[in-house]
Amino acid sequence: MPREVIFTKVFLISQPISAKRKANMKEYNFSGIEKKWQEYWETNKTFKTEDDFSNPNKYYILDMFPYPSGAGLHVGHPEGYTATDIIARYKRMKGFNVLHPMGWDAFGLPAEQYAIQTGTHPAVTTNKNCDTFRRQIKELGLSYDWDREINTTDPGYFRWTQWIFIKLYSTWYDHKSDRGRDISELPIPLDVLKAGDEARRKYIDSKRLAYYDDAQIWYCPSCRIVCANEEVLTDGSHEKCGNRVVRRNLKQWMLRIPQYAERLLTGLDKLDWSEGLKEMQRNWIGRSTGAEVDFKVDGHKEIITVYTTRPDTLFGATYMVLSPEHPLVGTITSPEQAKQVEEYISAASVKSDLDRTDLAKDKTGVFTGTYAINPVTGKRIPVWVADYVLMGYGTGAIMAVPAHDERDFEFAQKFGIDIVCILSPAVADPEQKKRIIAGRECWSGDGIYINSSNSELKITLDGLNVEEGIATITRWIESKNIGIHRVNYKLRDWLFSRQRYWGEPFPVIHWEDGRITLLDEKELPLTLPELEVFEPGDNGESPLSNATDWLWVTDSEGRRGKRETNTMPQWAGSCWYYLRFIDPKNESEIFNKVLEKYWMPVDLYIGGAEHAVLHLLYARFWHKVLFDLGIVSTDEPFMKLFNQGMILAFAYQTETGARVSSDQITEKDGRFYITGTDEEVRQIVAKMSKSLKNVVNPDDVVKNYGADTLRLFEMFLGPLEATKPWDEKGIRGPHNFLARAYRLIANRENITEGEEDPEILRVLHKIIKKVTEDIEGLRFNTAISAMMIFLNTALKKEKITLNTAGNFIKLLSPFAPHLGEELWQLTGHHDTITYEPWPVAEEQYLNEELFECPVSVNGKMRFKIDIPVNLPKEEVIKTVLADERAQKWIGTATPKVIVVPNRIVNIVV
RNA sequence: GCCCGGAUGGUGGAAUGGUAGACACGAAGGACUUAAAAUCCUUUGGCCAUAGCGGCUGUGGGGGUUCAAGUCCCCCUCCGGGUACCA
Repeated sequence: MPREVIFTKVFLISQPISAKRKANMKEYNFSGIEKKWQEYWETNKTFKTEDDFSNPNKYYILDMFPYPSGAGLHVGHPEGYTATDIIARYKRMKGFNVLHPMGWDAFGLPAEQYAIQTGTHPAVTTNKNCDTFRRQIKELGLSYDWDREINTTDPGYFRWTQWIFIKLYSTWYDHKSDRGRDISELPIPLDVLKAGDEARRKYIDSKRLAYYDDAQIWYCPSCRIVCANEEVLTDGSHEKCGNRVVRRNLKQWMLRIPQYAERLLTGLDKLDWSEGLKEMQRNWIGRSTGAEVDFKVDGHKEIITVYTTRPDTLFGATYMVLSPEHPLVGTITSPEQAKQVEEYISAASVKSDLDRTDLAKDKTGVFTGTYAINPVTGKRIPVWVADYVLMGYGTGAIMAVPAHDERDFEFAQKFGIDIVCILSPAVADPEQKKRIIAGRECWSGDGIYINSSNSELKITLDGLNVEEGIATITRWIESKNIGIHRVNYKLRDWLFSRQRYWGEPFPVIHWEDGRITLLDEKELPLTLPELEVFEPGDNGESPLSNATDWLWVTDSEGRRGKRETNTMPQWAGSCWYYLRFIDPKNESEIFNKVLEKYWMPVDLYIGGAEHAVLHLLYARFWHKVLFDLGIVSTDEPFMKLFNQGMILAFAYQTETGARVSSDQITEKDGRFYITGTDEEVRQIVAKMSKSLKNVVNPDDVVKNYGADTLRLFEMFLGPLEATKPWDEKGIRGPHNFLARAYRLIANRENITEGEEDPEILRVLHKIIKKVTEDIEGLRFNTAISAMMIFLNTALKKEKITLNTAGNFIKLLSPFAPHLGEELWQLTGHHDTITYEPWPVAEEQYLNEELFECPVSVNGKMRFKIDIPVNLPKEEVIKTVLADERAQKWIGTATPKVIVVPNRIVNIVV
């Protein structure tokens, strides 16, 4: 069919023209266009991903799936989603087989709290919210394959979450081969075997990656739920609700993530993540090297083992500290001091409930009345109990070296304990040096040891520096059998249960004889029972304890058992969802192995920085376990990860601090007032939140400007990684750009046949190159500005060829897909633009003959001169110096001329 | 305190050590219009000069390296994120 005919046809079915518009001028009717193409995509399943192994170029691009809150999407969501969508569409046009799925992280507290208040089942709320989210996301024109949608609350999904839990339970970490292995392969030491079945079971349980045990945990009385350490903020409040948490001892499920600490740490090296993000994970894992050293206790047979990163300062250890929870405290405390110590311990346990940070500033402690022996000096040193030493790290006991540790220094000063300097500091200031050596100032840096030898024990560090000192003393300690080189991690066991209804039930039965069994894989999923009341029990018991029919089980021998009433934390479902997208409907296995091998790893993962540590660390941990068990084929799940910046919004506060929503604000001369009053309010930029009344809903933006504009605007706002304020003032820019693009291309009199204008060709190929590179580098803001430059040029010329238009439409379509499709159709195509080949920049159009060369004198740009590209340096110098404008600055001097080819010329006078 | 980012016009931002302010918003002026909206054109870092050409200054502050610094180095201030007695 000749092109002319198609053209006419297409133009006939176009939108009606507003009477007010110029007679035949077609204008940008975004809402009609967007509705039309969303329907087209849905009907034609345009973005359905085939598991097409014949295409070896696969691209798995993933968003952090959202928790579908009742508030719906806010404008922060589309930022990351648009970014991934642009890449997904771009990669499709580049011929990649693209996997780009979406789903719902739908277990969580808000739906359950709503259930407590209203009696509405959380599943009902959740489904409703998912529907809203799905509608909103579809209205943004995001190219997800909706056939792969998953929901963590779906039994068809969480049966596999439970399945992974069973795997964790039946895995131990073999440090010899540095991998997780099936528990059946765990070697049992002879003495354990001899001690009988009970001991054997205990031993095995002590090695499982998932275990059930008494744990000192944080409990939030307001939510009636336990919290993982990382869910408690530094001011002692619960991250979710802001209320204060308290310490409790409760039996809980824990995961031994520290077993994987080393691999989680070294695995970071090969990932294409930002250094900052990797650093955060490294800090969280918190690896340190040092030594464990044994101290004899005077008059007792017990030994106190301490962990120190500075064994080299052993000569300066003048006291010791046990944490209040240390098991030896009771044993070694002298009768005279017993009462005081007891009081201190009980005070310390309450103190942690009050305020950890404020009170932490002032060090407290109490003497046990007992002395330990410093193994190198032989001196008796007092043993104290103080809460600045934590039971959860190292051995819960330290040797204190006040001269060379700030905390110990502070403590020793307060309680009048000896401060012995054993290191002549590497400082220039002689006064400071004097103070340090006299023990009046603390020094934790490098230096040369003094007072650090004991000839009887054949040990001396004197004259060495810190690095040598640590190596020497560690060797000595090991040779004397009083200590050992040791690596420690801050990373703790992961508290993995919550006293909640709306989470994955544990496939666990607690039998009346105290034993624990897990369900068989075949019995999964273990679904939640129907409940009338969702209130948790008073003692922090899960609402599931009320579901008596569900709760009690009896085995074939008549033994009674009770199901686990805790549920898994929200992290569980999000720890592995990226794997289920690969094969979301598989009922017989977690996913097909061949498919997993094809699609994994995730090539690009984009999400908010708030998940920099927890989600990403937890998911990597599970993934490594699954890898060790041969379930997945890669050691790391996410090859490249990118954190989008947060979108902030203006918020308004009255003098008294009350929040006023932005629709009640009037701006006058740069000041802000509550509309209709004189009351001035303060404008602040803050994270969008309900309490600040500054949440912007994308629905309004879509209605007023269209989804394509919203997409473009969010990408044009600034670099993806930057934190940026949402200010709708700027939205006209991208909107006008799209309207102008439409006006140029949709009005056929602007589209010509034949030769293209050379300037347009030059700009076109320049931006093909620029847009391509910028998409690859996630620099969408500059890609958009390049397209704007092209359009400005084209509009000046008023005409472009069909071929040029086609190339431009292709470049535009990942950013503004609805308009892309519409223009593609209007220029005579029948099929979706989704799989059209991406344009290629042709070198011949990129090279220009003349270069407008800036000439600077003494580093200051003075004038520009046209110089042929690649002109030899001598010629350039000659040309430039011949220019009278150069002469003006040079005068009679003989200038030095620096030529940077095709860049700049600098004349130095 | 420590670790990691960041600071560029009225605003969002751009700039492989090589023309600072691309692109856009906003503002001002003009065209079209009975008028407004929309659209189009012009100007737009500051200061000085101006018929026109032009000059000085300028990327949080202070030093330095370089022919040349927003960019590299040192010191400081402020803002954001992470972390918090981890021995």
